[in-house]
Amino acid sequence: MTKQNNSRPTDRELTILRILWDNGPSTVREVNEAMNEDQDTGYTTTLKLMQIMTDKGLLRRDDSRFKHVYKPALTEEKAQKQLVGDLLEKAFSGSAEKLVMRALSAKKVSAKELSKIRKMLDEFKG
Amino acid sequence: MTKQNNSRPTDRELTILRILWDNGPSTVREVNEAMNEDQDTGYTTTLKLMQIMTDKGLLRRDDSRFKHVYKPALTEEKAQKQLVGDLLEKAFSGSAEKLVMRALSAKKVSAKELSKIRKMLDEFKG
DNA sequence: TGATTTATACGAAAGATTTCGTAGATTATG
DNA sequence: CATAATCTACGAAATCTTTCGTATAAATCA
Repeated sequence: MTKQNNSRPTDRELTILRILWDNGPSTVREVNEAMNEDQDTGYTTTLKLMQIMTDKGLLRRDDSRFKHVYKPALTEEKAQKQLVGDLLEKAFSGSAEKLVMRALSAKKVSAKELSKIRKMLDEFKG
Repeated sequence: MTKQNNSRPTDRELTILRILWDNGPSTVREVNEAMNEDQDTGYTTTLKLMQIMTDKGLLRRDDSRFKHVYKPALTEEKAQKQLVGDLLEKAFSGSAEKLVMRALSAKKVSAKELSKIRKMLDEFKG
């Protein structure tokens, strides 16, 4: 059964989504190998996670072949928007301004990136 | 014993930190009442959470009186920076630009706020 | 084909988070 | 002072997340 789940993806789930967004539809083995570049993870651990994510509705699975192929059920954009929105409420009391400020100080941002952000702001008039 | 903890505050922990940042040092009862405005929570649940947070080093406790008074062990700024940095890595592969973009689209941002953000960007030259 | 390798399914342990009940101490009240 | 109200301490249940071992099915290879 496919359960509905409104809560934020967990860290491990996000790792898997990240891999699938970056690499496109993948098998468990492919995802597992990508996972292992960061953190050793047993094959069946990855498998189980992906099965649970499918059950939660976070992934879609093509099981028409022996090696099932998984892909994200939501776009990167939608997930990011949800995650940022969530953080905005829970940690910033809704102040986007403060969040942007912290984002810029959390990481060294290049001048090039800064100007891109400025350009983006200009397009945000509407 | 006071354990060291490097991981992100959980959602409930963040709720409590938020209350303490907003209201200043508070007793368990005060925090619990503030929590109940959002979500019903038993008094001892809040107490336990705050005891655990103290143990983790997230809160400081003044127990010189019968009613202990708690306050955050970290500043709002530091916690926000950590949370945003974490999200930046895990969900945005380090792209602050994208994060800012999503933040702006996750929430309706007023023109006034947009100009504040612009001003902030200008001060970020150095 | 028979052995080996590679899949999936699934139960369950291990860990972490969240919740709550109960016991016992301290304070407030009649 | 005695009773009631309020507080902290603490164990443990409930739930969620993460990990892994084992069983079994399908594919590959010698």
